[in-house]
Amino acid sequence: MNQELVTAYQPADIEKRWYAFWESQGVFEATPGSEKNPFVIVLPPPNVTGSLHIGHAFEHTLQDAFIRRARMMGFETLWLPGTDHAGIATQNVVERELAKEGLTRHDLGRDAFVERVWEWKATYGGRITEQMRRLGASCDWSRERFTMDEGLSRAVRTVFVRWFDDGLIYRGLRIINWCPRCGTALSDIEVEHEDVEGELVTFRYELADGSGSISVATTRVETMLGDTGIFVHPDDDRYRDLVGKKVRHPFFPERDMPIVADPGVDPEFGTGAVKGTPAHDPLDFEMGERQGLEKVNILTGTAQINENGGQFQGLDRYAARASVLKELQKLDLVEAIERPYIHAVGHCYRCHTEVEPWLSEQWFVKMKPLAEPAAEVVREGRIRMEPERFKKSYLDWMDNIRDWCISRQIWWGHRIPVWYCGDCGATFASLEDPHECPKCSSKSLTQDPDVLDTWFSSQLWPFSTLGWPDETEDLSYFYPTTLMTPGYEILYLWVARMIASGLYFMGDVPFKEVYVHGIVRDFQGKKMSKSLGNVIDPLDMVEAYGADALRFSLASGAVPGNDTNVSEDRIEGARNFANKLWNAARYVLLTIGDTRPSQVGDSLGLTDRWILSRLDHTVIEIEDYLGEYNWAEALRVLYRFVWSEFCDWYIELSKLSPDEGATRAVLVEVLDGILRLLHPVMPFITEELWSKVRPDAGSIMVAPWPQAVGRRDTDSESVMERFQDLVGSLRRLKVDHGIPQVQRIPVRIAAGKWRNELESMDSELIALGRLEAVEFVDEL
RNA sequence: GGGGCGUUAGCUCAGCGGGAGAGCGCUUGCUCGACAAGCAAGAGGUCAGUGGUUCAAUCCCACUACGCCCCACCA
Repeated sequence: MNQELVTAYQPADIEKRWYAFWESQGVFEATPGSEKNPFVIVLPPPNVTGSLHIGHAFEHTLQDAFIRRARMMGFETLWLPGTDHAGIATQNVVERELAKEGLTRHDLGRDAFVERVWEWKATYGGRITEQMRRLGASCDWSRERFTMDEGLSRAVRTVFVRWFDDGLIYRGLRIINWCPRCGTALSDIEVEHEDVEGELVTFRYELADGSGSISVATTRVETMLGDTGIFVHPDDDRYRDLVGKKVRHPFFPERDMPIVADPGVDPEFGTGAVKGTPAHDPLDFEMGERQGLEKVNILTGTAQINENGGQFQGLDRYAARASVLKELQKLDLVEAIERPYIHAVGHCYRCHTEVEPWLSEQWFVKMKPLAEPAAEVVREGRIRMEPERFKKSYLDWMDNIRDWCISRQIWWGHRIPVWYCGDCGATFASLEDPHECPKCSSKSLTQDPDVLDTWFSSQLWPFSTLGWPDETEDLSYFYPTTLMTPGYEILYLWVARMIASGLYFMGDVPFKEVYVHGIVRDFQGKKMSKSLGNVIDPLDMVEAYGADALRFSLASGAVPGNDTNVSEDRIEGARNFANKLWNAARYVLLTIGDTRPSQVGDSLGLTDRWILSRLDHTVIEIEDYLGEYNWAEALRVLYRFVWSEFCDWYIELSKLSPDEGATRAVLVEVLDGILRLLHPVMPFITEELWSKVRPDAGSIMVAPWPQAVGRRDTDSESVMERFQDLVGSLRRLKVDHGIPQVQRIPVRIAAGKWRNELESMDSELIALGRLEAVEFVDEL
């Protein structure tokens, strides 16, 4: 640690050294039951497949900053890290790997495939947490968790069985969102709607009795293969006489296709008559149920026309779309084609394939009874949500919630703990793998083949990671956690469900405050993506500018609820700031001799009182901004204080009296305060400098967070303001009069170098109305 | 179809009832004893438009225009 101070700050070695030191000292580790108050953040677990991208870096910087500040404020601090098994995403990754070997998961079989995923996890799963260390994340790695850990899996099962037994989990035949590429159902919020150019085809069905026809419109004309009726609105006079009649299907003349009236139809849209496809459209399903329509499924799991599609069997959905249209045209049934027709189509959030509404048997969680209390705690403020506006969208969503489809037809994940008895037909959920049917004692049991939605386990994260369902010391001390800092894109997918399940199983909220942040965009405000080539890799930035610089620039963009843009320029600016601090500290250390912080006496000069007052002011302002989670403003204040006040003025003025005790004491006192205020965001450089400023004080990580200590001094502030104003005027005058420009004019004035000249400029000073202030120069 | 956000200096963004700001970029001048990753001096804005509230509006309200986002089973 006794490395020579060099001119430019060199972060690389320092960062590595201090992180290793912190880990070795165990300063990240929390102790339950301590007398301090707990301050807890559970890390939103990144996908185990992930590598650290700039969004993670941003979120982790914020969390680390909150954690580090809390630690300095004297809280028992826990930042609990971990990763998510990310069902579909991880399975996709490993399947892609298999594909390179010319294999599919079916070639391996279920057990071998799952084994293979575990191997993958063992090899690559630690990458992202390794990268977090480079950023300086002060996580308690001794408590690191994975959503498929033994303990967390037990939590998942416990929850499933409880909800199953409480009637909150049920199985049903429903229209769900099916991803034909992933071969699995998706929940509604895993579907991303996007406008696409399609076509709106209007065609007609001839009435069976030959008395006319009825026209319908659709964007997916191939689904007419599954049509089993026509819906019209009961009050629609146009069709009143047709209700009860039948139409003839052009490809399946034997099919029974009644025209029925249902209030679900919007008479304003299209022709006001809807082709009824109960197996491939949610609304049609619902109306079909009411009207007793037959359900004809025409698609395979890979979105090809199945045996119900007659002559079209074997075509994929898009080929079938064209082919059916062509055949209808041949039959002269097509009345209009609107093309392009822009409409929203759902896409898989994992692979971006168009999702198909598909009829299948799935497991669901009944959300209404869970959502109501979860809405209540936010509505009444037991969970504070910042910025406030997210509260509204959260509540709207919760008030209109629909059931959650939790079964996935993949292999990687928590297997659904439900068994079917081959003898008595019983269906039951079980905590332990059963040996026999609890009803008839039959041994002929089959487990449900599906696994649970990955979010089913992540919703339990705030308590499953602390040991639940066991009553651990961690759980009772650290739950509820303190702060959750999600991006707004994950509010429904994750935050809402954590609140619901936390209330249900823990009887308390999972966290007390939610600070919603935006997403990171590039310097032009565009979303970062590989295809745009605008991705900034945080590790490259750490390499080039240091972790502190990256952290500072990210945190400076953290305006609550707003998206934040990063650019290399900004990071470079932050690096320059680190360097500025480094050099200022270098000057201070060279100047102060043996003087150390906390030696400020009573006999202080104007400038001493001024900078101490400004420091106090800065502390107060920062505290105010952080109270509203506003790191951006807090850091702006600090940046200004360090650069424009401490460096530009106080250090320069200190050169008048570098040998005075008061000067030395104040220099190091202010530096000490700056280091502590900056530590949450720039942990490395501050620790390094701290070790020089206070070699005997231990790590800055546990140094006390600065408090305002009543040094506000408005007199000195107003005098200095006028003085700064005066010096500015003098400098301008010198430029205007062609007098050679000088820097640090206060120093020279005091040194007498410019005194005569300045005095000869009285007339100009009078003209400027600044003359009175010259006295302050003399004072110095 | 609902809901939300934004429009401030060339660029990216803070600010938000009485002074229009920062970083980067630009111009000019500086090897002075912490720092050229620096210092100093500058140029550059009818704070999107219109109307209203107010003694006072970039800031509050309404409408308009243009962007963006979220939610949504209009076939």
